[in-house]
Amino acid sequence: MQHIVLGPAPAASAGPSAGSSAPSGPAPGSWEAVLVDGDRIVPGPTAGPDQLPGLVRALPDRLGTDPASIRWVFASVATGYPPLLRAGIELGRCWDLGLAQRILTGAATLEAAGVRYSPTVVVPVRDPEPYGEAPRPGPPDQEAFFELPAAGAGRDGHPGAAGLARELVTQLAAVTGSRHPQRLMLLLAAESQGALVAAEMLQEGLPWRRDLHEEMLRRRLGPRPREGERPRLLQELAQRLAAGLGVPGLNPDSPQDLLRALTAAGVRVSSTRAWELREWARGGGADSQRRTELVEPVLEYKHLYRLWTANGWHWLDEWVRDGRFHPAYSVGGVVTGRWAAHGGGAMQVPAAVRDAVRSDPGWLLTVADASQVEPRILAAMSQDRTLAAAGSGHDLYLAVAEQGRRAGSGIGDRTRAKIALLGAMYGATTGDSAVLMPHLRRLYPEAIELLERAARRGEEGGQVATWLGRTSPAVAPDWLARVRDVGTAEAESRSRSMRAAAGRFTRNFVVQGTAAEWALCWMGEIRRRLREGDRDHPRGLRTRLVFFVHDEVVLHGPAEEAPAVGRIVTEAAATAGRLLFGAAPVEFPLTVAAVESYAEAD
DNA sequence: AAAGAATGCGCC
DNA sequence: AGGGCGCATTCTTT
Repeated sequence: MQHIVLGPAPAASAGPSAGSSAPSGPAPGSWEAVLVDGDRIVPGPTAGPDQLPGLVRALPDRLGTDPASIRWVFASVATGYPPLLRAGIELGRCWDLGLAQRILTGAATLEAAGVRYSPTVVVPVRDPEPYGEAPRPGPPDQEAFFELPAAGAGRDGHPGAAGLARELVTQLAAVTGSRHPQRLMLLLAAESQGALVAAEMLQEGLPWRRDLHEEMLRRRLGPRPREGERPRLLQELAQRLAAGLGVPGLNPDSPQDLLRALTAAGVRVSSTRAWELREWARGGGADSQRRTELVEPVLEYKHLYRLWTANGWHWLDEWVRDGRFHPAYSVGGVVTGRWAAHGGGAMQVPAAVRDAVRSDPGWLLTVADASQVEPRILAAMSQDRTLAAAGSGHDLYLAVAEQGRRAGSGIGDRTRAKIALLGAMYGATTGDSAVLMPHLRRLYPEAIELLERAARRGEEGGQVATWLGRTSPAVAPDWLARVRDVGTAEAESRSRSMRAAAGRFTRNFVVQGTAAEWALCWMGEIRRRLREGDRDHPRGLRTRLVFFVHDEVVLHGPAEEAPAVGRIVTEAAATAGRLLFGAAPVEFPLTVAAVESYAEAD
């Protein structure tokens, strides 16, 4: 494996009199490629601020290296890769020093991880620039990171590519010396590949038909209103609502006003939340009919209001460019390792607008959804054979219900099985799922023990780690002191609730975080296989990943590739399972659909 | 007037 | 009734 670090070239001259002497060496904002082979760090060629694509194109030949054996190293892939993509260059493998540093720094705080790491250079994680933003030329990271004083600054006070290369060596050594080097290596590699995927998705975009979206808005809300006015159908609904509740001029957008009006009309709720209104209507016994009629328009209003404000005309204006929605993903942006997305609410695209997502003519969307990832992850992590057996088929919850019936427990049907398992993973303490916990514990002792051990750690103020080694954050410095303060009844109850919340968090962290790792590996494998191709596509496929939501991917490509894509995503899911858990008997089945409209999937 | 908190809903 | 988010709007504080 050949590592090539792409970073800022050291400035030609430094010091307070910079510019007064004749320049020698690369211009400010230039790139340098530094080669890392084991511990050897070899300075390489440089290129001007806008010349990175040329440099990357020329390097493999110049070094006599097979491009496939190169791992390209960036301070931040999110900011370094887009210029290459715009120039039509796709990289095979990479390493993101900032993302790796964040994980290693966290891991080093957890004794059990055995990670000895102190960074030589501070490399902050950078979020991607929103799509279409005019990029600044040159290495975007030049001023963003700085060498730690102990390591001795470079000539211009910044470490440059050579400093980044030393940091890479430090990171790799930290992995090698850790307790689970293979897992940690897999995590950092997968996180970095994730950054490649995210940058490519940002560039590519999800195909979005503005005309269909607008048609749907018109159908449900009426024509686009003037600025500051409600759409017609929403306005009519608001008036009907006001009349029904007997409060002329009621503004249903104001939770306070709405709650007052509801209360006056005899709706006994403590907030205007939709689930509470539904519950109130359902709890009416013989009166449920009347209650439903009272509450229904409110729920309808809320739904349409949400559609209007979150995914209406403004959203289209803001986020859909040239027939594409370009979500800017933040890799590992959630503490658990899940991706976040900034702009346009990419992770919350509601079902109501998905019909606007259409493949280009002659192309298809492949939508692949992994079924019940988290309980399967739990089965694999805990090596709970019974739960793994439940996961051998497509519908884990149904199998759990069958196992529950055979054992004579209270988990007799699919709905209750699902509630019970989700409740166990989230740490529910009341309601249906809490009642079912003892049954679950009897059925799956290893799985439940893993969750409760994680919860106990959190309750003590400790940290936990995912399967591959991402660590939960340490508690706030004053956390323990506050938890120990039980002087008054109020303080004691606060203490108890803080401990419980910390426990719920760590309990969920191990499962949600490991599921995120599985998803990273899944996408990395999909990408690798798309590039590698198959018998029918020996030079790779044109299909690309265009969208991702935690356990679901969308790909877009020529219709004739769709069968191959279906095989690729399915095989990649199995491979991801093996990468994480070896031969553990846990399967990761998918629902795969090749469709013209995103709404046709599921 | 601006900033921040709270409310509520969308997704997994 | 319980984990993780982003975002728009309303409400409160500065």
